[in-house]
Amino acid sequence: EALESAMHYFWEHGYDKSSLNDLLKAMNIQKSSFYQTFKNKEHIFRLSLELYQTMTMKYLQDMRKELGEKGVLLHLVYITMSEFRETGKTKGCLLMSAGSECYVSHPHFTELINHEFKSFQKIFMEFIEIAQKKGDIKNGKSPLVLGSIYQSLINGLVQMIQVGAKDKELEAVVKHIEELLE
Amino acid sequence: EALESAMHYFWEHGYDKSSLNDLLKAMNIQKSSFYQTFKNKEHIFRLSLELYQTMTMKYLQDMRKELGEKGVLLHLVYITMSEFRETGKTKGCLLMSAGSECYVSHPHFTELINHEFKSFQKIFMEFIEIAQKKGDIKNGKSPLVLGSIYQSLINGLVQMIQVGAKDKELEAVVKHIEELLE
DNA sequence: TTATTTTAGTACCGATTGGTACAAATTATG
DNA sequence: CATAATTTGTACCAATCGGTACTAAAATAA
Repeated sequence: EALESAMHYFWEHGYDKSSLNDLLKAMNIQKSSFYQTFKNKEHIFRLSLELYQTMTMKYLQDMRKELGEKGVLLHLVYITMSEFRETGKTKGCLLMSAGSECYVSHPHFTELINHEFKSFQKIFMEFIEIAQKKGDIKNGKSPLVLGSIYQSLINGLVQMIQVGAKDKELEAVVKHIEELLE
Repeated sequence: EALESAMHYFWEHGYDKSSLNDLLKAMNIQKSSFYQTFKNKEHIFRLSLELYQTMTMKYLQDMRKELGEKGVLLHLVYITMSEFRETGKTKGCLLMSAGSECYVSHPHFTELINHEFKSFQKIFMEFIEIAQKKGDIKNGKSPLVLGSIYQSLINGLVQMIQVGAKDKELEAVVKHIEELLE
């Protein structure tokens, strides 16, 4: 699917920096087909955001079966770190970077972004609540509180990578997340 | 100073989204003067990043006299929250947003950004170390560890605001930072 | 094998990008 | 006052932006 390629391109380059021609190359289609199928750039970005959400949600549920709820939360941190160690970079979360990019210059996207953010927040809270009941997470703070702190930390971690933090500093954050979910 | 206006414009809109004409309006000068005085857009962005650092460093030292080391760290969180509550937005840290924006598409900025990031990290660590010795911070983790967690949390907080998190969720993060520095 | 729908591939559009050139008007300096 | 330095205000430049129009080719359906 061409949409999937577009999503990955947006994920790496953001909205404004993905020029139409670059997108077309990545999607491997022609301009005419693009405008006929996807209407315009704004629309395919919306579709990409939606695809990102459904894809990630499915990914989280799949991982959940393998690793359990708490395992998934830690897994997201670990894949960020291994991505960093292998490539020196992280794409982070498409939703978060889209949010940062759009909330000043493209306010018409904020509604969709807010909505999807809530979905992520919700699933994190659910995972935390279940993990607490299972006893995997002993920390007694409410799922909303724990989830907010968790999101803050993992997104902060990504941003630290992007400004050039070193392994030592990142590892401190990772350890803190592990302790938070103990 | 026109440079100061430029810095504030970059701070709000980022590098790529600050078109030259918008910049000129904000700086209230003409194109000819601009290119004569500031060479080009890339150069004035570098100057803006440097000005941001020296300005912020001075601000941190000034606040330190009023609030103490720990007080400054908390103050940064509080002004973010009050900016959010008053305007619904946060500009966050110019350095961090510049880092996120540039580390894929403008790699020639990363060196400067990395360098300035280290300065911020260093001053946070110093503040933490002193506050620990004073007894204002009881948490015995090393300044590097505490500083990294702190930065992760506060930058994550900014990003949460930008994707539409609510006061309740943000307050959870704030409280966590307060406890971290207890 | 027709007929129909997709797709490929150009060529073009107006608007905007960062950047240059240069004359006219101001300001500062001697 | 006169000269030098700076700023202003346009007019441009090539390149790129997102988007449209339209024909030729290729795949699909009947």
